[in-house]
Amino acid sequence: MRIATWNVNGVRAREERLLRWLGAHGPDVLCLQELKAVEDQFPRDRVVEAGYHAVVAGQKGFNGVALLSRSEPRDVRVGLGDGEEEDEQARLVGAEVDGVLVYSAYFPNGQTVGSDAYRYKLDWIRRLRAHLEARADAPKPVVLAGDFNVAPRDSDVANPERWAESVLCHGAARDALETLRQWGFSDCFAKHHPEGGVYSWWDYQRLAFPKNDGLRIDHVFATAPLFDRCTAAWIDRDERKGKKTDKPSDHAPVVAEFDL
DNA sequence: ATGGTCGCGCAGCGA
Repeated sequence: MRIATWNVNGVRAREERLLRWLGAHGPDVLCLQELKAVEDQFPRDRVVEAGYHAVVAGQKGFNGVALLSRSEPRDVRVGLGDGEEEDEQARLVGAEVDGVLVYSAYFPNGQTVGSDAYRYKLDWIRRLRAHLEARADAPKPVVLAGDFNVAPRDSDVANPERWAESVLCHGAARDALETLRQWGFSDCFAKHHPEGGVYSWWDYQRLAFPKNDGLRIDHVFATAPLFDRCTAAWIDRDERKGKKTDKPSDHAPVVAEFDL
């Protein structure tokens, strides 16, 4: 079972690349983030034609997540749904696919350390764990995939000193992610690349991609029985390549393979 | 050169 995640940074701007990537890599599940579109603007017909079901949680202009799957998704859930105040931002969709509860998550960026947005980020991560405690009944396997907007280790950052006080690397964000992880997840990519030095996001500015000045902030987390069956994981760096006219996303897809 | 790049949507914000 191949599960992938990709922040497309605008699904309408990335429609051709999305369809091409589905055809070339044939994932069983593809989690998408930053659709920047409402559900009616999602290219559902072409995705269905490519052989996929699509659960879409859209939002006008910002955020937006989707879960694409070859098998029919069951037990669909949208949003944190934790009984606290409703999160008005479209950042989470989950469903059971082939017996695995898969989530597509777009964690808040947080803008700058100390801002309201940063507090929202930390609280959102805490609430995601609360959601899992309420809605993910163990021992059913769970995969949490998406743009986490956190680089867990310094080795996941090309220039860790420069990014140390950024919202992607700051201690409070890393601590929040670690608390979430301890609910029962392990990092599938890190399992197969413990040394780090591989990235999933590069800024459009300052020639970040040609200089490989990136961070690994997109992740596939899995619970224990599934994690043990994760046989490979990789980042499709080629998808980030291309001239301006080729319109790459600023994120590359992250893929994890499971022996099921 | 006190900027630089995207997407969305049509000014300026979020990333």
